[in-house]
Amino acid sequence: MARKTGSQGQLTDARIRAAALRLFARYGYAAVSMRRIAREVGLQAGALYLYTPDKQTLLFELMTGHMQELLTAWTREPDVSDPLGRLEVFTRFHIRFHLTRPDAVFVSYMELRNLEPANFRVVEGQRRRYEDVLEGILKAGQAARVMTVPDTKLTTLALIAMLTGVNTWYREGGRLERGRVEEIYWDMVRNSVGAVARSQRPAGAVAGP
Amino acid sequence: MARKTGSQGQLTDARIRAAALRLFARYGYAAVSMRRIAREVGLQAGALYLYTPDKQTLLFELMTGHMQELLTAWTREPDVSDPLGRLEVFTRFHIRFHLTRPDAVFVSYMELRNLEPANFRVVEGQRRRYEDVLEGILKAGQAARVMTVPDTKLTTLALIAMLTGVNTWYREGGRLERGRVEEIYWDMVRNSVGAVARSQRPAGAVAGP
DNA sequence: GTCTATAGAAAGATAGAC
DNA sequence: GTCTATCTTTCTATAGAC
Repeated sequence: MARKTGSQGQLTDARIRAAALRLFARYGYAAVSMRRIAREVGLQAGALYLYTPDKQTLLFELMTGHMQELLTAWTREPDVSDPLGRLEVFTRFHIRFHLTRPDAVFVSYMELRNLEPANFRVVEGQRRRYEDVLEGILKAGQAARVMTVPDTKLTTLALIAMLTGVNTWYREGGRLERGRVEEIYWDMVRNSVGAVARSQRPAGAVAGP
Repeated sequence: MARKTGSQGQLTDARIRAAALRLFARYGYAAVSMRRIAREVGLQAGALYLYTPDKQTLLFELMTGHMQELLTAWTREPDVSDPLGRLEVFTRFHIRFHLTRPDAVFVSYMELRNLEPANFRVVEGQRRRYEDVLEGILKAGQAARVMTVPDTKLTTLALIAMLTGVNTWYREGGRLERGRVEEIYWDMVRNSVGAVARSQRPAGAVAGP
């Protein structure tokens, strides 16, 4: 919530939020002082309070902003009708989105416990809405008999945990390029829901002569 | 590291560690003060320093102790030779172990960034050893042609992320009992590595007449 | 819009009485 | 083995100069 409208102010606001996000991700909300954020931006601690009423609000707005971006970005993805295609779009979208903002992802998950109750409920609601997207896809796939999902809620949470885990190890310029990572994860997701690719014979199946 | 050998002291030591673990899990290491831990146990803050040289060491010992328990517990699991059977043992073991100590799991993952560099390296090494267990199974399965794993390292991390995610939602006495949870996760793991159960026809496969 | 200065609270850790 | 008391540092947040 930028409070100042001067061109300087808007820039400073953005720099404060960027610094806070980076520091919260690296050291944790509770371990980062307002002084440290200010120093990072080249300000005195007092000046921060022109841009946020307090530290808690700063955290809350970073988290809710990230979650809102996630939900909005998903609405802009291509609208594929068949469930398996939609699951692939979701899988690739999730990986792509999360890999491009690791700090926001990290903070939005790790700092949930540092939100005051009212703020927590808001972010929890956004998270739930996102989970519902995937669960909807799984339910549709199950109904259309192109997926085998014994428990859609459990599978939803398991898949999101698996996909988000990419952030713990992927580094730009590492061993695997992003497209290849998407590919491998998509293979695993597809297999997980019991939809085997045409090109891939299950290794455990009895092979014909 | 209990410093006192009196019967009172050993009990107090255990109670301090239990309280610290619980509070660190709930509120985060940086957000929990030594005074709060002491109050939880019914002591004054100063008395804690009879049991730990400082707050950082307390955290480190909780984490490294948990990781050591994990590694030791694995060595006591039945030694199955075929890779698919071993993967099932690992999957069920991982879920069972993690569900019975959610606080230690949470702290050992979330507080990595609050470890001093030297301590971090120790815990990171333990974590790596555990990952190597699973990767070894996947490599063996790949070699024996009973699994299809395009990248064993990536799959290792993806599966561990998926399985550990059970702690974010599972609650004792909830909708699903633990055995059923193990079952569903094992289905997903088996499918993920391209080993389809005999009883389960892949939904995407072309069905015969 | 940013600064200096500071109020007021709380932190980690230690000293010494009991 | 635990307590009280305290040192020293650091924190969030505010007041008021410029």
